[in-house]
Amino acid sequence: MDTLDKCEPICEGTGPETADRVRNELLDDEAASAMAELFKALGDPTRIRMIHALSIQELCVHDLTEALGMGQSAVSHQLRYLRNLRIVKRRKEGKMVYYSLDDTHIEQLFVLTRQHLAHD
Amino acid sequence: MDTLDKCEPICEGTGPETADRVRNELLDDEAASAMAELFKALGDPTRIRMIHALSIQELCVHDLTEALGMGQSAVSHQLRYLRNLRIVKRRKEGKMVYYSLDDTHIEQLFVLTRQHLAHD
DNA sequence: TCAATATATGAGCAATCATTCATATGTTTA
DNA sequence: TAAACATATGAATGATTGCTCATATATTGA
Repeated sequence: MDTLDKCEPICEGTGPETADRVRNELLDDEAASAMAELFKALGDPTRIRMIHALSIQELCVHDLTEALGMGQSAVSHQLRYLRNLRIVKRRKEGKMVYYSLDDTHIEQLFVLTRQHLAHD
Repeated sequence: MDTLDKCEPICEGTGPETADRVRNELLDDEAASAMAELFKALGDPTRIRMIHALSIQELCVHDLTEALGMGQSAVSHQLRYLRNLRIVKRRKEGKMVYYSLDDTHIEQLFVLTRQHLAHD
């Protein structure tokens, strides 16, 4: 009865302080940012194709550029990005650097999402 | 033996035309873009918080702005964005518009990702 | 019909992004 | 050691993005 917001008494089908209640259950900013950071990394067609290629098999930078038909610099930049997020890892062997997916989490997300989009 | 690329004969630990073989198995551009489009929608902390709030319960625009502590215009813009991708749906009731998640797919992605990030 | 409320939307802007270009670093072979 | 190759990286740039501000639309009640 103290601070009477304009919308509040009307919006609440379920109770008088829905917004407050939901706010208490919300993700903290840190968790939200961590999730967004991961999803953002997957939110680019080039990176999706790179990740998918690496889910087929480990590849060196050169083969990635060939397989995806893109410039070597662009590939390296994106690989660094993905590596910083621990989505891919690398293995040096002489001149070459071989990249692969860092764990199976991403692949799970990948498969789940593909399924969802498939039978749409 | 015709076009002899520089790296090709060396890069291939597994065979002479790894890049070609992987390229054939790759996602087509359309599929990659569709996946990226969905992930991009989840690649923002604000939208993550909105989606999470709506996963708790259906909310009107006003309550969303209150719960998330952001401007009404920003909320509406993001809701339109999410609605265009069929991530949220709306239900009008008089003056108010109530938003909720459009299907359970997103929530599955959400839960899976939260678990992955949790035990890191 | 007028005022109040709830939501939507277009324009503008600062920030971020994905690429390219040029060049640097590191490795192998001659 | 020099040349060739594989990868990495900094700077620059055009494109996209998420927000704010102002305003439009829609609904309700006086």
